[in-house]
Amino acid sequence: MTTMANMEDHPAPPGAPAERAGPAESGVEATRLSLIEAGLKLFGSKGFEASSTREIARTADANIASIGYHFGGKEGLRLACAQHVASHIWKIASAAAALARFPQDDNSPSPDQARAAVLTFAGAMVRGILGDERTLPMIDFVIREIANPSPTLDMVYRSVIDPMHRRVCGLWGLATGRDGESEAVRLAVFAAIGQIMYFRIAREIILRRMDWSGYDEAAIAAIAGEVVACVEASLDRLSPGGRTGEAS
Amino acid sequence: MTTMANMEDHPAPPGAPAERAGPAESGVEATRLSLIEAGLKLFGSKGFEASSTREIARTADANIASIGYHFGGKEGLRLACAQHVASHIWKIASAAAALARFPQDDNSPSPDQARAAVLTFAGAMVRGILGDERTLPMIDFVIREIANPSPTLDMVYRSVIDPMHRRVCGLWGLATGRDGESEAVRLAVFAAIGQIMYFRIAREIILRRMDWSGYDEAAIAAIAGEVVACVEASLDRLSPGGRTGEAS
DNA sequence: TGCAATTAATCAGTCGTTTGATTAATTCAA
DNA sequence: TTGAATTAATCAAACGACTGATTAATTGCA
Repeated sequence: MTTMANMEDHPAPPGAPAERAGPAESGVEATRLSLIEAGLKLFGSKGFEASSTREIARTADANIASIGYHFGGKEGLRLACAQHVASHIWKIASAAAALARFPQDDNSPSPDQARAAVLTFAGAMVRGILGDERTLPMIDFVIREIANPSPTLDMVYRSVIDPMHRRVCGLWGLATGRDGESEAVRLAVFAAIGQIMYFRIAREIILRRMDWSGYDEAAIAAIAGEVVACVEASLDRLSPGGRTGEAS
Repeated sequence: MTTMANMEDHPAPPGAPAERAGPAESGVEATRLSLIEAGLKLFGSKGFEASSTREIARTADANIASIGYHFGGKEGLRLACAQHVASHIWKIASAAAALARFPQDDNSPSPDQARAAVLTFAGAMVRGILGDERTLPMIDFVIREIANPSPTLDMVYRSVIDPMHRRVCGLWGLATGRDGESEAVRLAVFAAIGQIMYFRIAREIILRRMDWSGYDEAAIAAIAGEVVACVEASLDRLSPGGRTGEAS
């Protein structure tokens, strides 16, 4: 948890009541959560500008004015959605990290251990981004935010993207015997992530060309195999005893 | 040219005058082209819904009503932008293909020739998508359209994406000795394209993490090196006996 | 003159936001 | 335990601003 960014230092949106430290399931917060989920769904599928506050309120089964009351406005709801996604994705990533047997902060794993962890994590990422129906609205939301630089993106970057990327880079470095913060490693990690994300972004096109009706288990297995193989090749290339020559 | 989709069979947008076969620089078409370029720029940078017709007209230095007159409306301008992009990207891709010494339709190149063509093409794609300032609005426009399935996307897919993907797959198949339309090859090509596209989509994040101020020549060279190495590894993996080039 | 192109002005509709009223829940002196 | 006072939350309704689209009048070239 040492690399996790502090998520408490983001100011509450104007007009929002003080954060309740007590139970959040009290039913009073139901409207708040419902609006966030509706915003997440609509912002992710149609985009921020294309989603009207009326449709959000209708989807959340709430009154239009509740958006202004709880979040100060549409932009405040956007930020609240980002915060919701940030905390949630971090949990998912932590679970994936645990599944991949990420090294603890204290003991350094062997290169083989690190390599196995990277490969397992890559497969988990594919399934988490493409397969898990519950996280899809969040992934789509983040993808939209990535394309539109905004204060919301800053928050997601600092609280999720940057610490996760650093962590994977560290592991990547251990697996290849290189400095995890070297340019080559940072770039290789982005290239791998890009492969996975694009399968989500260009979903409609890929399904069409692959003649798939959706990302079922077989499709995800095929994609995961492709990605993992590519990661493996990238690890080999950066390792001192790799089989192919260095790139120019 | 046998694989090139016919770009003439797309219906003209309602209200648009018949396509001029003669000179398009005649000054009469200046407004039309100016509107398309303004739409391309705004749709690509802010999104379709976030771009108002008034801002488009102002950017194009034209009257608001000219959008309706020339394209039938905002949606018509969107389609016209897509057509403009389709024809333009096809030219660029053809140039890149020529640069990569794409095989002609009649003679089958050797696996080594095909391999070299794929690698050269990959590098050209990186530079065309990330480096060329003139094509950036078009790339951004296509990326936005890809995220929002629409009739416009259908046109771009059929006229550009599908034929180009098939062509690369064919070459990829020749380089690896596999069927270019096999699932493995089609998937590998999408994975490679995804790497490149993500470097554009997540530009702001990548620049931040890489500590770059922009995609200058050094950055693009680094990205191209990463992508080409990944493509090389993918080709090796799909080839029956590894990299040794035996003729089949 | 004839017609394609452009212009200013206006249309009905939707946008995000705000209002004042109303209900539900909580507080606190008596 | 009462009952009035306060607060939190929701509601229908409306606000001004802006949306895309359309009109009728005007321009300018052939």
